[in-house]
Amino acid sequence: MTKREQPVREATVADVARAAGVSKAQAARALGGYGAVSEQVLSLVIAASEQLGYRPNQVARSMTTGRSNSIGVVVGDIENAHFGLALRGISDEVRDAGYTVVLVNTDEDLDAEVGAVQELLQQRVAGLVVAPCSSTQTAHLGSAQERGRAVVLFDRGIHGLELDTVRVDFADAALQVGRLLLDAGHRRIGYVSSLRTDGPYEPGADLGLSPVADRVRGIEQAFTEAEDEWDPTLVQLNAFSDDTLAAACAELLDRPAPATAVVCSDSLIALGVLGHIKRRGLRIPEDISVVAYDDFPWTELVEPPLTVVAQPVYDMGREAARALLRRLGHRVPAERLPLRAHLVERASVGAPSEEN
Amino acid sequence: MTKREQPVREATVADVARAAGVSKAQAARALGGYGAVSEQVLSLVIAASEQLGYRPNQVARSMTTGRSNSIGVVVGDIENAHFGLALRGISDEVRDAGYTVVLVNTDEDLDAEVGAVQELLQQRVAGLVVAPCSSTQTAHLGSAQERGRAVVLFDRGIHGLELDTVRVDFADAALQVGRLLLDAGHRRIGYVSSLRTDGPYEPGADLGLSPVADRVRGIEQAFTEAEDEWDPTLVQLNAFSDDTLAAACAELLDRPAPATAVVCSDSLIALGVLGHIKRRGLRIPEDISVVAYDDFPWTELVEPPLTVVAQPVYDMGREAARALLRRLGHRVPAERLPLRAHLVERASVGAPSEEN
DNA sequence: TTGAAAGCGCTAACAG
DNA sequence: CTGTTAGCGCTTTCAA
Repeated sequence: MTKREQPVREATVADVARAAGVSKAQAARALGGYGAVSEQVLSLVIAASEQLGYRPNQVARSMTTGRSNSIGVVVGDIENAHFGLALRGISDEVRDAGYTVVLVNTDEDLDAEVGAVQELLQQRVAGLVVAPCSSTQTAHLGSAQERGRAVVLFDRGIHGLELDTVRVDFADAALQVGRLLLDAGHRRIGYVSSLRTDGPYEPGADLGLSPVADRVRGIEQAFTEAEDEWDPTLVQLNAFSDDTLAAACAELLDRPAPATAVVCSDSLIALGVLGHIKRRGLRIPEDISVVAYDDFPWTELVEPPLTVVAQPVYDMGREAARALLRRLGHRVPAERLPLRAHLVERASVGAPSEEN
Repeated sequence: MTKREQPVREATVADVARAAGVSKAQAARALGGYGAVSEQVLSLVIAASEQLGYRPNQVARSMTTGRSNSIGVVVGDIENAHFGLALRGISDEVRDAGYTVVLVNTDEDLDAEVGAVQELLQQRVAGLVVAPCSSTQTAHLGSAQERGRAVVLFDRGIHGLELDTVRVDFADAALQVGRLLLDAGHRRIGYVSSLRTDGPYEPGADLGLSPVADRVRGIEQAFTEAEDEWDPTLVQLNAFSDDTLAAACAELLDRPAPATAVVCSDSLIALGVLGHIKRRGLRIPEDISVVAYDDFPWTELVEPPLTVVAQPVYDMGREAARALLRRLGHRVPAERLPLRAHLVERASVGAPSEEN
């Protein structure tokens, strides 16, 4: 029985060097693949390392280099398939470059986001991909960049901050959504989003560089084209929980002249809205039309199949990762993945009901 | 202009100590909250650290302590809402204990899993939560444990390996599923799972300590109760991709006596199966009955609403995290979260069609 | 191409 | 309660 029951000390560079009969520095160079090493030393070291089962201690490596081989990903809600899929894209893309992903969920809470970035920085992640929950409170992101960590924004951009941003331009798609609905005869079009804002929506309000801004603007533009105006009270933001979403639905439907169509800003919202509609016994599209953003498999399986705006979420994740890798000095394909949104017409849009 | 343009050196313990006029050790103790420090020194140090904006370097800390403040989570497919939700549970639970989550996706590939565990170990994660993709090839998990890292298994257990395992017992629920279908008059019940095996299913095959094993056994048991036998060719495993899933569906439906009911082992499978059924123009439940595992919101919104087996995925994640935290010496509630699966009858099960 | 030696920032003995 | 002193395992000057 040995003196100490410590869990089998791992082999270190020093151990390998000793076993190979070379200096620690040479062993480290051979193992790490940097610096100049002779054939002979190389094979000696390789042999010794295999024999000892040497595995580099990443923490020690990070300690000296000042950065780890992981990147931080900060999102508002992993439960949302949108982020799940994006995460997959990011993860797939950085793996090849040897990075691992540290994930933090913020519940779309700014303080949590600030804390997460802080923590990740203390962990010395090489870079960050963040889907910021605010488009105004962004000091923490700027400072991360200043502290020498690459930062890439996902989905939502930020005015006046020079950060790579990966997002789809929804101007076109949103305009199409607006026209589709308007052409079908709708005038009372509801819009529901989880985007947090300080107050209710007002026409021309600055929604930041968010997809929501694009989408709202597109509908507004369609109204303008039709020489009509969109009632701003039909834009329901801050629907980030079951309760707030329920409130938004009530706001839209329990009014003298209820919305005849509703646009759901993401698939989670859509799920909630559909539930509400079902519980109220409303039929789609006879009683109410629905359009949702994000084309996930289930949207085609509900009855009726949903008309949606598809976006290449997985590729967006990959592109975000590539942007980050570029910043980190890795070689990645120069050409960007085409990130386009497009309307997929199915069967959830119809004419407003007679009685309206 | 300064000599070097290095990105603002971060304040260190030494800096704080100097500013506070105390020794490095004292400053470290005050900052780290360990050891004995006088009130006076404490406030001096706190003041200095705030003044300098000191942030502990987690890497250095990990370097000395031998473990980081992050845990590794290894899953087969984050895209699967099942893991997405579990991840959320894990993440929420460990956050309070000060841990961060390093996520690795393996695509249900054993080599990838082995590599992931290796990498995570090199990163000195404090512990691991893994949903193993094989119930036999598990040397890497055992060795991780031996190397002093806590390992908790998720969903799938492993025979003969003493590892904490968090999983739901499906015996009851599966039996109920079998009875439900048998009572409705079905005899040709298909079962589709992504579980990888070396060959086709054979009665009594060892599916390991996996939920799939429970679920198949439950149906078998129901058959036994009914003094009947389940055709093993109706159990389709290895449906882990679009192609393999399509093949499984074809196998079930393109036979002289096609399955009249199909049980989907998870929500991803269900999505695929539903798509196939729809494409074939089959009606549910008139032409074919469907039962799925995992009760995600969309299952209630399809037409007809799906009869499912619900399982507390989020809580399973939390429980896995708690098990890990216990191993790591943290205080967590002693009582376990109740992890029970239950059948939710909706409208996707009916009698087999006449012609069958 | 090689080796010696100096840290990276922190924690942890060990003395006082 | 406090300070001194070693490292942790790796990378990286700097000379040879």
